[in-house]
Amino acid sequence: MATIYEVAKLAGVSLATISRVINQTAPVRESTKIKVEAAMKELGYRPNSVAQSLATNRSNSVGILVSELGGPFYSELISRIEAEFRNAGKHVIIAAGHSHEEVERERIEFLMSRNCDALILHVESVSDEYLQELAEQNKAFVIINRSVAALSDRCITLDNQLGGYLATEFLLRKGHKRIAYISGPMWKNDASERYKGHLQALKEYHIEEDISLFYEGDFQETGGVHGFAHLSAKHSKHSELGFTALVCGNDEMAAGAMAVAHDRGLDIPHDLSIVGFDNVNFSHYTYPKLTTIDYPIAEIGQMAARWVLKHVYKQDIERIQSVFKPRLMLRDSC
Amino acid sequence: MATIYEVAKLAGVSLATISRVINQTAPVRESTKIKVEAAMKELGYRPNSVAQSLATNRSNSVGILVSELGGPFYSELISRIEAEFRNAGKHVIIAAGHSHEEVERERIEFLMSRNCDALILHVESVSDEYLQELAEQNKAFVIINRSVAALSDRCITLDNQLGGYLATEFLLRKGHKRIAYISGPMWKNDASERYKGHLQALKEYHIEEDISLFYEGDFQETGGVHGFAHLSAKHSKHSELGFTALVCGNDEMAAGAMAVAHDRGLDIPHDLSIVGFDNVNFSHYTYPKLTTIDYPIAEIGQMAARWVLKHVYKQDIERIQSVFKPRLMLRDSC
DNA sequence: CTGTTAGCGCGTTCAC
DNA sequence: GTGAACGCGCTAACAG
Repeated sequence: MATIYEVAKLAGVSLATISRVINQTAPVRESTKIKVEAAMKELGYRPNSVAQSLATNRSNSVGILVSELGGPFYSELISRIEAEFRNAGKHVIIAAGHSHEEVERERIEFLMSRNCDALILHVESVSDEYLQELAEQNKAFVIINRSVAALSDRCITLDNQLGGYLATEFLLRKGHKRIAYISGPMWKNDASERYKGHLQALKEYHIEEDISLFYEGDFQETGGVHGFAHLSAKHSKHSELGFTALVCGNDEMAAGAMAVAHDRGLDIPHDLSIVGFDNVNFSHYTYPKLTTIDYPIAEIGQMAARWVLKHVYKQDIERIQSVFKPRLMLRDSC
Repeated sequence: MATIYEVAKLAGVSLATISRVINQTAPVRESTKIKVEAAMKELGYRPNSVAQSLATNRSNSVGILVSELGGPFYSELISRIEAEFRNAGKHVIIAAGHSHEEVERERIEFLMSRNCDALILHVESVSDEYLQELAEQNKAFVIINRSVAALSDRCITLDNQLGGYLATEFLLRKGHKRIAYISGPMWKNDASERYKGHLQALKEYHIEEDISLFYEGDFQETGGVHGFAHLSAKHSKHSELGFTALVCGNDEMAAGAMAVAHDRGLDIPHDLSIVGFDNVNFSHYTYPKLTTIDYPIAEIGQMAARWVLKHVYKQDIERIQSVFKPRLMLRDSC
């Protein structure tokens, strides 16, 4: 790779001038500019962004940390963030924290040591205190899908409790009395918030929480499979299910539960109504098509990107919406 | 962020010594080593990897370029590659080329300017010549899902033609005579290879190609929807379909086609058999569960990562498998 | 408008 | 074992 020196020599100017035509940081006479550009082209010169980054303490790249790189949910998030930055000329460095505290911290430090201008964080295991410390080191970052009270101005979240409420309230309104619930890992904030919404709806309809209708899954397909097996084993009397509806903490688990229900010969929605959460891309491939709570993940990602564009790159961005509202996607599984 | 100078001052040694304990590049007396480590901890010091990278011309990170960041296919690929590098202590920088030549080139240059030690490329639009030039600049990179003759030692591919053959041959063996085909964009190598396999099977069973049974889609769900609409409109006489089986270039299109077929009141597999391609994660959520060709994308990603580990980071890796064989995943849609 | 000169934070000879 | 000095490729004052 040619360096800026070689370009300077070939063009017969100093290296500062080269820098100027690259960055348009000062006026350059048209004729010398042309010479420089010719030289750059001849040598196939590209500025070394590592060196640029070291010199300017800017990298034009923002770090993104999510829990997993796979799965429909995160890939949609990442995809949208990348798109947003791409047409702002910024780049993206992606890492996965695997919902594991040490890994999350290590990843954050990696992204910081990589000189990212800002970070977009979807972290689940790291503590609120840690995030606050990070903020005090005045590192620019936004938090997605988690609200830290002291950092509320940089949190972009979904009202998960409302989502949980919406799902259950809808079923109650349809006349269901016994509603089972398969949640994600309760230590995860979104999982517990969603369940909280479920309880809120029950309470509003004067129905008591029945712990035997609750199963804590893992947000994966298998969680739905095991959850359904567990719940139905506990409740089936004379081959009848002990509940008429099932709310799942996310779509993967709903799909898993649905598959098992199919295998048991249950007719959905006749024998059992199922509601998911997230509205991931495959949720309308299921049969019957899954009724679910829409998680506007793409918009949230976009908003996070705009937060960065506004606060770090000083672009003119109107308003930053920090709390998004979920809504019910009515399909055929109810 | 503390720098190496501050650590040196606090520990009362020179900065060279700090560098030595970090990189274990030369013996350091135990006592001073302890002092240094204490100082590093006290300051919360982390080496600035940008500076390291500039000094060593190594970044310990490898660039990955895929067509899209979203969708089940690429996210699984990325996820596996990241996992493989993670436990080798390497990092990953991801970019999307959007199947667009200019973007792909720009992305490659970005990754190179980012000082990546190696590149893993899934590119569709850039020319073979361009890739060869890249190789001549002796940049380390592997190519996924595309075979460039001159670069065969660094291509890791699936035998797409075999996959296409397998799908159609299976249907022929089951007695189907009229088999429709919805392909991906034919300028994409994998799409045309798969179709080639389809033709090969037909030929083997002495059935002539019927262009009216072919539709060129876009590898997206809508391609399946439109494709099925198109094919059935052209062929339905008296509300009867002109074909008994349908092969799709990938699972997304198969799911789209299946949904339309459902809407038309067709019974799958009774009225129509469908075969997909890729075996993406949602393919067993469809109803009926989709029969498809398994694309071992995770293994391919892993192998690409190992190629890099072996050739660039000089790790002991046994054998690099360069061509993978697809196989039929028999499920319920046939 | 353009050239000179310092750094940016770190790795790496080469002496001691 | 340890320190001083130089260089990685580029930007940013400061002169001119």
